[in-house]
Amino acid sequence: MISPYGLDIIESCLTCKMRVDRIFCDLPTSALQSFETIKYATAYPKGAVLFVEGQSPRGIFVLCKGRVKLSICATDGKTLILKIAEPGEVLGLSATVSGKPYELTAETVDPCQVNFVKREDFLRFLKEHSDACFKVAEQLSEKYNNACHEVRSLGLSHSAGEKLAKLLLEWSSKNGEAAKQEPRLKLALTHEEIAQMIGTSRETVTRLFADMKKRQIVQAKGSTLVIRNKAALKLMATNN
Amino acid sequence: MISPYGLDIIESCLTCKMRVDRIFCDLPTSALQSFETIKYATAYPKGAVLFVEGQSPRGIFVLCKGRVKLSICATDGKTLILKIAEPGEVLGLSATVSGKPYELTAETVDPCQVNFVKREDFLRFLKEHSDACFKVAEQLSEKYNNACHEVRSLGLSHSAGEKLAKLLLEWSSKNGEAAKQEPRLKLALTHEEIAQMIGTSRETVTRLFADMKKRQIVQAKGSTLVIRNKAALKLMATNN
DNA sequence: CTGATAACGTGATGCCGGTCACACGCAGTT
DNA sequence: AACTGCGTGTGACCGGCATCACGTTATCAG
Repeated sequence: MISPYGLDIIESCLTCKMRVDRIFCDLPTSALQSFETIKYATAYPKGAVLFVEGQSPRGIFVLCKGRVKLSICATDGKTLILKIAEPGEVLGLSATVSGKPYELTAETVDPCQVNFVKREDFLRFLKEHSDACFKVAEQLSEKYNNACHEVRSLGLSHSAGEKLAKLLLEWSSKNGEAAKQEPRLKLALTHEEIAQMIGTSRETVTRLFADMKKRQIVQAKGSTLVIRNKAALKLMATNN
Repeated sequence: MISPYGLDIIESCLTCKMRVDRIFCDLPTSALQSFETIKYATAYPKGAVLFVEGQSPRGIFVLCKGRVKLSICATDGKTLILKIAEPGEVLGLSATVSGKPYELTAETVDPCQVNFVKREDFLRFLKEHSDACFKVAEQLSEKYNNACHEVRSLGLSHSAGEKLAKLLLEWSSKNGEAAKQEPRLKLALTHEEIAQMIGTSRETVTRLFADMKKRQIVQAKGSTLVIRNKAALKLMATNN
């Protein structure tokens, strides 16, 4: 087994541990075996670009290890980060299904393992395995749902503080810290990147953090952030 | 044949003229016949609400006649109109597939004919007709694509003028007026509604129109708008 | 025709937040 | 240690646009 970029490659989807709760989960073994024959297990270093918005779709990328930044960017270079994809996600799915250009750019932020499937192979696979096709429809619904939330937050939440508060709450609910009184979360992103996630400027993010610290809502411990006043944060997220 | 709300009801999907280029187009006749048995042809007056965001999904609504406003709204009443759906579109699809709540609200703006299909019936239909399932995946991709464009316009286009220009160009490209030197388009929406489409205030829309008229970019002829300087409008749409 | 109601037009005001500018701390490098 | 790059903190400025307020047209029922 090769291990480029310090990765331990997951060889087979049949034995992959995360498959129970992910995309190609409860598919019949025959479908999974068929999938094995068309996928290319590949590894990427940090900072690699899987695809760029506007490219015509080459196929899907199933993320197995590492994180991938999904973003769109304007002609003037302004960038909006839509999400940081985690293992289990299928990238480039909608473009591959519809044949239209990729609608966003995917770039690794860690060394990643990815299973790539060529468009023609994938479409044939879908035609032959109707249960997989239904799974894909579910996945796409999920993605659409997320996009709607993004639209809501961009279009209706006016203040930047509101969006930042929402983002922090969302993050804290991922690491199983949701229930805790004072959830902690690692800030793996720079202020610049956080700004790009909520569509504001770096300076504004810095100022918002300073303000929240002053008001005892959060507290920094090195690169981890402690939410000291969850109620106040929720208020920020809904209110002004 | 009944004709409520002044509608001539389309009785069967098998003979519907628009089916060639729409969702349940080149499906085998067997699938279409099966669809016939589970759909409920219904009529709605203007202003009827098909579903509200947050409701758990009852099923899909295939729009046959009339237009439907799709919107999301904030707790404070602020509303964002995502699009005005036209005949041929399938509404509530993603929620019905995923089982999650409807992510937006659908309200008729004209008297409408709608084919409703209950969720259980529809899911069964998809399991039994894999080609329909693939169609659904394509539809969802399309919707996801649109949502991405919406995100781009909300997140990256900063000025309100830019968004209005984009909207006008988009509208003019629908009525086959795209190629013309001076495209015309009917403004079927109030300034208030236009404002809700681009996430700004009514007054700003009024002011922008006034400005564009002063600069000879557009011209109002009653309720139709003539684009006199398409180049300038495109500049507005990309630039500042 | 006429009153009511909705839509439109337009000024005044204020604030959020984008942008510019610069200083500071903190790696890693040579 | 000095240099370099990158991320962060902070002040100053100011422009776009939301908001309020009010006047002026449309639209339509009766």
